[in-house]
Amino acid sequence: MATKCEFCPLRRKSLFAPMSKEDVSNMQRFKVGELVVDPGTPILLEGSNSPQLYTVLHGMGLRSRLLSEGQRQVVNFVFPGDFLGLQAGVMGEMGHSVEATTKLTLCVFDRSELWAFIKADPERGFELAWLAAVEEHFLGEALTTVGQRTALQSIAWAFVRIYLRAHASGIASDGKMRFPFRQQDLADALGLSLVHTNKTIRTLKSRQLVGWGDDNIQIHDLKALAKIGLTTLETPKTRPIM
Amino acid sequence: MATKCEFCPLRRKSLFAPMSKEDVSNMQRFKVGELVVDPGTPILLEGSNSPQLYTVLHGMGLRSRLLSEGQRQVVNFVFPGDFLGLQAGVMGEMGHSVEATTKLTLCVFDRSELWAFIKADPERGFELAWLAAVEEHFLGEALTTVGQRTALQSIAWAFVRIYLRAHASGIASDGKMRFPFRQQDLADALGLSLVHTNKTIRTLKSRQLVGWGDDNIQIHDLKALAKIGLTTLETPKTRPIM
DNA sequence: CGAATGTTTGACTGGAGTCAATGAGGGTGG
DNA sequence: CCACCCTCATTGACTCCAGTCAAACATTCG
Repeated sequence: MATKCEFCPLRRKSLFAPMSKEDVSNMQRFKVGELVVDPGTPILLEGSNSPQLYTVLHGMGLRSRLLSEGQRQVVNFVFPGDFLGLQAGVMGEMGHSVEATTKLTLCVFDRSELWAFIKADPERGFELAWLAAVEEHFLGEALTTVGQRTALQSIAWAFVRIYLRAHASGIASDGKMRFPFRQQDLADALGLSLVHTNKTIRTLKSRQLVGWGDDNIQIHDLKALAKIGLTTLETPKTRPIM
Repeated sequence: MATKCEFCPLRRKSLFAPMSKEDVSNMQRFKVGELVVDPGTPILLEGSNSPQLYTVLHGMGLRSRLLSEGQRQVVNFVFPGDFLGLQAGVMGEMGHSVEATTKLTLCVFDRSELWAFIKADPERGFELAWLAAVEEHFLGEALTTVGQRTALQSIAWAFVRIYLRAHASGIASDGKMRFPFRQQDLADALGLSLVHTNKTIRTLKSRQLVGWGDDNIQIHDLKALAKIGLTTLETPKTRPIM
């Protein structure tokens, strides 16, 4: 039973820009169905050109790139509200792969309809650019982290960013959130080795700043983490949702 | 004497997507003037919301972010054809600063006209998203470099990417191009120290793969560099130009 | 000529990687 | 019900790539 855009539970969250009634009905026409995939399923492949685009309704995943020697770079964590396939939609080719980490529920759109969709409502073209810019903004910050922060700073930064993002999406409160990833995933996101990542997380745990286990994160002292991570507590900026 | 979009010398280069006559005249209406700035001039500031957007007609620059402890991450090198201020234009805030490295000639647009511009021609909204996606794509690759490649691989990767980009813009040939940056800039782009960057460049020079001095790069063996850098020789994908 | 900027070297240090082994659950097939 | 396996977290010992420090060069410029 597909969710109607009109009743989309995500759209109301503070993280997302409000949509007019017309936008919503336009969106609804563009939506061709809903897809549920199991954990571990690949959704989009680096270098490919998917015929479909997705918005994450529920669940979490990973965006990643592979290097010829087998190393993996996690480019971002996928949260509800994320739009998948934009690069393929506009450039014709994905720069990274996307896979499901939990069970994922996705709204499905046809890439071939994208152009008609935008023509019908030019504002959506603008918002597509907005979405891409949000991702670009994040990647610049991530690049700065991997390039300039120490391991301790990087991990503290990651906890802060992840928590604030989840909180703004309405899937975290009281410092508690679901985080169904492995230490290896965080290590690959920050360009650190698994062992060093583990020891660094341990340090933060022993200082009573965070807890992480059983797929859940518990932030005990967000402010202290932000200080260590050389970052701020500012809420993620509002973004459109497709 | 402002360049007419109709006669824009950049637009014809293979790197850029063709534009219809109508697109060009639309573009021309959007363009409010031309700006020439001296080397070292800041163009856009991280965190700010510029009232103007720019397309680089001529010259080179840097996109960078600063960390509270004084470290700098160079997010990308700015080449002719690059669009500056997109993040401010759609999200309302720049994620990085942009500064001129050489004398820069910029086409100037009013941010306040951006919306009217897109409404008049929805395809340009799509292309704005395309531009942002190109940048997102690059940043994912850069993140992978900084996170996963060794110093030698990173620097080889950078030379390959930079040369191919310049070549596709028509500002490089026979392995030779202008590159008016300091080793510190490359070090900050790759998350390496100046000293280590210097020694690593030295290694590549001694292997006769590349030359760099007097603001010029000479690629002697692109293929070998690509192999070391774990990357391919594929030409940058076509992108729109604003 | 002295000051400034950028490149190059050498010596030393240290943060993070690698290797390897042990724990700690969670399944599952006999 | 339990032995065995598999995945992931945790530790300790050791190594090494890259960072830091410091000084020498090379150019340019006022």
